[in-house]
Amino acid sequence: MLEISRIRSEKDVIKESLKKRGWNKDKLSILDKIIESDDIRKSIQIANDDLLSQRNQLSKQIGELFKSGKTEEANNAKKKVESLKTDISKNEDDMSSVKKEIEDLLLTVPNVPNALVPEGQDESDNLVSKEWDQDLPQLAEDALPHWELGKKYNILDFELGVKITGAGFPVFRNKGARLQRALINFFLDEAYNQGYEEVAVPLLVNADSAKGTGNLPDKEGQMYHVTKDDLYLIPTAEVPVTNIHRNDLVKEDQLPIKLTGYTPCFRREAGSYGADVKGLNRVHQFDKIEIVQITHPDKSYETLDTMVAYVETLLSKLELPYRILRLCGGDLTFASALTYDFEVYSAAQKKWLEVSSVSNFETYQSNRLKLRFKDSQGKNRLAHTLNGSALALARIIAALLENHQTQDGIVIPEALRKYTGFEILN
RNA sequence: GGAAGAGUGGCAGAGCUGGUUGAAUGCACCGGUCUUGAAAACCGGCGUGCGUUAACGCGUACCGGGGGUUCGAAUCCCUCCUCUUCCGCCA
Repeated sequence: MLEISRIRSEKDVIKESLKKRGWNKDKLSILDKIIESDDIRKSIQIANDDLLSQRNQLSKQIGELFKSGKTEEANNAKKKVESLKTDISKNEDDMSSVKKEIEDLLLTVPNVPNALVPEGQDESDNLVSKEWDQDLPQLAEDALPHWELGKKYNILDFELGVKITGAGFPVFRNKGARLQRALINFFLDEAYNQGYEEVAVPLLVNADSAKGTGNLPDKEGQMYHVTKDDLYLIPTAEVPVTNIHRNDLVKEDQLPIKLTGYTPCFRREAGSYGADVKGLNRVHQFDKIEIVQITHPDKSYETLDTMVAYVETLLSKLELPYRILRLCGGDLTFASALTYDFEVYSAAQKKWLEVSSVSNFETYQSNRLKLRFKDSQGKNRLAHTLNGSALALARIIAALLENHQTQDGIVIPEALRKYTGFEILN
């Protein structure tokens, strides 16, 4: 969430930027309300700290009076404190309710879009920041979509997933399963070679972690919730990986922190049934390799560019046509200040599929996470957090199958062959 | 799952028969003296949030989390979490 100090000092700029998210005057007044409530909070604290100070002093005196045997004076002082206490407890009640109010308001305010974020309502207004400048693959007349290919080569079984679990839980088998494992290893090795520390993290997280990355309360309905133990299945590795450093105060020279992790991701995708759910296009469980960076505030945009460039290299090595979108204000996720989406062209469906999303959250997450660093002046400051998919598997597999299909089978891209152990999938 | 013990500052480790204890001491770290340089030695500094102040500073809260008792709690009580050991179960 946003820092109140920032709302105070940059209110007008923030308001102007939030208009890109479609915030009107009405909604923008939340910012004024936050400052008002925070003013109230401060005045209560000033009054209450004073009362507490009096209480502490009197208590100290009472101890001394008892020691020197002045019982009567001590008892008088006790009565005085007694009356202070009713005021104190009233203040504390007021304080916690106003704090709660501020917190609730802050949670409704999304991150401030970066200057590069285009205006716009929805995905149709996203800006293509890098177009695919070569010809798109032309497939033969009888080319098949990936779900047909999956059947043909016995590598992908949706019905079986339905039997075992339900819709949206596909089963990969034979060379399909090996292709999946190959991709995981390929992506992890690539990230490792870029200096990311590999982590293997829990797939269930507690509510504190989900709050830290902003998945609670905003996206509660999108996560599977294990109510018996009050844990959530992760929708992305971002949640456990970023939370590694929740409540951390790191030294400046430890930055940037670069982490990568492979996990399955679980998403309920509530309310998204429609044309796009066919095959692997939208599933409840898929594998993803995530890259996360924690950086100095001055470096985060530079870092964002390197992460975007890195994801490009992966797609090039997989020989997939892709384009990069800069998300508009209306399509930008809640916590992000700037996001680039990657889409690969799935030739048989003649459709662009989102396979990666790379974002800079600036201090929006770190403020909730209390993830700080000590700067060279010895001051504690919030770090910036970034993350990106590198990459999301199910759709990558869809694109690989469709784009690389030939009469003889699916040709595995050169870079992947040492991982699959086969050059052609048939 | 059952029983017992424990959770204190970056780490180690006192305090825990309630009252100058935000917290001894050691290590680590930073600054200084000394030294040709380094080490050692010595001197000084060394937690976080909030509030207040132009600033020095001051106030307040925090000794696993939450709640309670008390004039006053790291110290007593309740509850939850975690760790260790023993038993049970098990990949």
